[in-house]
Amino acid sequence: MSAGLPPVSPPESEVELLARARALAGRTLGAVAGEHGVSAPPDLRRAKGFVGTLVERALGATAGSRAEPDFPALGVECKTLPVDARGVPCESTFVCTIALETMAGAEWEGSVVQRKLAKVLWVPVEGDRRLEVARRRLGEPLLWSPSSAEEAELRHDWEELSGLIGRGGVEQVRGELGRALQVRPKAAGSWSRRRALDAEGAFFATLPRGFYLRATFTARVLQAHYHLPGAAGAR
DNA sequence: TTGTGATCATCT
DNA sequence: AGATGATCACAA
Repeated sequence: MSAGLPPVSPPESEVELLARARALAGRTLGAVAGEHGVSAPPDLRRAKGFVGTLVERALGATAGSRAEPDFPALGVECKTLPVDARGVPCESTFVCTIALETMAGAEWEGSVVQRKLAKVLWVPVEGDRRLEVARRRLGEPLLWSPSSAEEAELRHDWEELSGLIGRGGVEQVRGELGRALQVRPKAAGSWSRRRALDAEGAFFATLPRGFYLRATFTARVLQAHYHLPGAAGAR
């Protein structure tokens, strides 16, 4: 998605942000894109970030890729979440890249993951790959902060995973680890390399990794806040 | 080149 | 079918 029409000014309050997000609910990506002078791609294979970037633009997020919340003044992170017809997330949610060299001694409080997930604006969007991107509709947004139980869960996983990485065990970390939070590659390709520390404290090059929220975790978040059809009955 | 926006493409 | 590991575009 390039250039486009004049940018939207940042929302001045949570109320305003939520109002803007609610105004998008039910609308198609094609319609929203048109209003901002961009066009929807036929599919997302070569435009994986299209939906997220479009929604941020529509909501007035400060453009660019920076290591701060999408709405710095509000401390809110915006995440689009592809869901199926039942409202169940189709994909995991990327949280942040992992600073492999500095995980040793890091603490949950103040960590990038803790700060990014402290307040999230979830924007569901139809994620059925068979649906033309321009026809996919946006859903009702949810301004969410982790419950104490959710935060405890996230913290538990984060401490296990970051501890392993901090002790030089990044190569031992697989996607299978973690109930809510997991570590997976985050790279342009399998040839990408980032500096990390091994168990002896020596540098070595390894695949860049990122923290992701499992789809099963975000499914529970949505279930707790929306009135969704029971997964058991439908088919 | 790196971080943010994520989804794709296989494998089990 | 669901999850893991791989991958794509863009801005700064």
